[in-house]
Amino acid sequence: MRQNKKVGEDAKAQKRKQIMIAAMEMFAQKGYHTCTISDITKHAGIAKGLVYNYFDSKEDLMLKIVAEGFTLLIGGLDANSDGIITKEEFKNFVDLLFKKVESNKYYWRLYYSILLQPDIDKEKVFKTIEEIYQPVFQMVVDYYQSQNKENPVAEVVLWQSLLDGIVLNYLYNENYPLDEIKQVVYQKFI
Amino acid sequence: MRQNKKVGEDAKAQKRKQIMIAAMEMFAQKGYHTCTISDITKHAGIAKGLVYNYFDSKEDLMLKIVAEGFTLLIGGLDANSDGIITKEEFKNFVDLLFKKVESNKYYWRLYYSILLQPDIDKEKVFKTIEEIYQPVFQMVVDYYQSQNKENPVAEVVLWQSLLDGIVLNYLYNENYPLDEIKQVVYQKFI
Amino acid sequence: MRQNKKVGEDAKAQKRKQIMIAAMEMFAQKGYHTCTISDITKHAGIAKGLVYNYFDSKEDLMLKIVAEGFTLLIGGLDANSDGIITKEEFKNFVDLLFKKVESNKYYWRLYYSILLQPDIDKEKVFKTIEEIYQPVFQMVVDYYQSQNKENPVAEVVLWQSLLDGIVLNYLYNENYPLDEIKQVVYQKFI
Amino acid sequence: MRQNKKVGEDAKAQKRKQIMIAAMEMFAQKGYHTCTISDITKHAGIAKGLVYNYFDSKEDLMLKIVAEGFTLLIGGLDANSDGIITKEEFKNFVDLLFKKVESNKYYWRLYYSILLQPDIDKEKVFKTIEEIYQPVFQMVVDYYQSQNKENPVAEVVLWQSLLDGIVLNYLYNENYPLDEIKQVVYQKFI
DNA sequence: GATGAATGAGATTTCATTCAT
DNA sequence: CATGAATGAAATCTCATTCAT
Repeated sequence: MRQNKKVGEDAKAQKRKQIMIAAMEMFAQKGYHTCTISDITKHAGIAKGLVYNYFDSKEDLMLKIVAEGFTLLIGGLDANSDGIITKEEFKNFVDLLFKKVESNKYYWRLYYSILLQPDIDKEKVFKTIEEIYQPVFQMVVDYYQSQNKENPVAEVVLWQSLLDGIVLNYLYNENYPLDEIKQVVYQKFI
Repeated sequence: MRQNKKVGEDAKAQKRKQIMIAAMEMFAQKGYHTCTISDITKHAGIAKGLVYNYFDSKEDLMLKIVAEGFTLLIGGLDANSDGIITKEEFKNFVDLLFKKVESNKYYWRLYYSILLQPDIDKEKVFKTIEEIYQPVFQMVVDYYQSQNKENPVAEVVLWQSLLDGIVLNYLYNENYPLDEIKQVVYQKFI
Repeated sequence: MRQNKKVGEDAKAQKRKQIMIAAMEMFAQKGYHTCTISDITKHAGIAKGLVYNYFDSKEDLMLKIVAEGFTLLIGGLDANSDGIITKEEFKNFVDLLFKKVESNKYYWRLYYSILLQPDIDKEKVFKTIEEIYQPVFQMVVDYYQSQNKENPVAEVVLWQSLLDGIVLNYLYNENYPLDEIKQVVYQKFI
Repeated sequence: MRQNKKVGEDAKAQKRKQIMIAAMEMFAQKGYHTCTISDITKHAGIAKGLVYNYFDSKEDLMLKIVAEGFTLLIGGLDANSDGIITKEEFKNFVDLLFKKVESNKYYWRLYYSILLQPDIDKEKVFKTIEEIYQPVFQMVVDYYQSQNKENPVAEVVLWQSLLDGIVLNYLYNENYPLDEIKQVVYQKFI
């Protein structure tokens, strides 16, 4: 019995994930408002009503994708540190960040498009993101402090803005020369 | 008669502008898809149908706001130059850019949200934007070349990404320390 | 002064007719409901509001076209008779009828399409048509009676149905062999 | 499972038919353009949106009613023949035709009103009708030929025009003496 | 009389969500 | 759990009609 329940739960989690992936792809492709529940369920190969066995609403589905995806992608980034981050470690961190972007374009398109959508109640998702992001942010601030920068917080905000700008241009511009830009960033800022 | 016709045309242009401003504000506030024609016309104090005397469709209205706004805001930026841009002139140019963003938040929110919307046929609006933007881009490339930078185009792309990132964070984050960031940008990059 | 008034009235009648002709053509071309007041006024080369200086409404305009057109086209048909109609006169009458159809296709298309439109209050227009049609109908009944037909009314109703059917097929079927059919009608029924 | 699917499909076909019948009645009563989707769904006792689960658009719904109705009503008429049609068989054929008209007034009103509507893309429906009608037409031509008529095609065209005229007058004129007319037709033409 | 900008009721269509099976 | 037919609110857009000029 317990076995069965476990199996059932795994299957449920599996289906949930399947829906989220299909939804993420369709949201990123057509935009949140233009993409319909039908689009998603067709893409996932399931019945329309099934989404509502796993999520409260279209909005809930989308917010959970954004929050859980953020947790997944950014959650592990603060890993290593013994307290002091070296230049080498920071470069690896940035490298990893870029890799996460390059291999999850759909997610990041959705992420940014949602952040820029004025409707949509982002309170809850923001809270999750904030919680995940705070330690990462702090880690970079620490690094800048260890480099004896004058105004480490401002520097990190600037740094984050730069990354946002690069990522956005990369995500929405097919010809964006990401590798070249990465080189310039590395030699200029690291 | 000619007088009358002229007056009528002026009034029409006036009304057209009134609709565009109301639409821009509502689009920026509620997002393109969530904002209804009713929202716009109520905000403008006119009847629902009137929009369609001036624009073909909701989408047409939005694209014209984006295109004409871009022309207005970016169109005049290549002004001055006697061929060689000095550091001083470049700083003024960046200053002006920031000012245009700070005093047209609604417009820029709409602008970025549209660029990141995967639905919406952006072909035409892109063509307009490209035409306007190209000389400005070239001007900055020229400046970088005059500074003997190694890879001026990559540098400008990076520079533009940085600005995009800063502007986006400023537009959607109430507490973004724009002035502080501007200072850091000036001392680091100019 | 009287002169002016007269001229003014003539001009008015002229404009009224101009509107009716434009309307008839557009109604016949696009159908009553699909054809807009704008279509009509553009076709007539006048301002949209002007229609309402001459007619109460779109429906009024259409009904007046149908009624006055019927009067014009059918009104004169009972002309000649000295009481007794000869075979020759009857053939001329039918000939004339066909000619009126062939040279006023637009009108007859409108006429039939309106008769078959279940919405539209046809009461008034029917009264006019009835008044005009009655003597013509009677004339044909008289002719049939003079031919010692058994049931002249039924014969005329049948005859009229036949003409309706021929005209309708001719109006809406480009390849309808009207001339051939006319020959068959003449040799079979007259 | 297969059972269920079958049942579901039967139910779907049933509902589709229910919508078509309701629509036919309302179209015939109010006219295609005046009749709204709301009229139809209220009359059918279903929700407004449901029509669009079964038909692409209001126009699609109407065209399918016309085409499928024609197939149903005229499709079976070429039945019997062993090659030679007797006078008796021909009379039965005409009888049947009249019966089909008398017991499907709604359909035929819709049919004629659509044929006379200049807007509406009739291409597809015409193709269907043509395919169904052609063998019936041919059958009558054959009959006329067997009667050694001089110009059988013209005779059939005339005959068809006569029927159209009779049917139309019957459909739109409450006092049309159909039975009397039928008698005259039989004794005159058969 | 003539104009055409403005109105607003109303039509078609979409789609998130529910729920009986 | 899964299905997909059914719902109905709401959005875009049209157009007859009015009226200030």
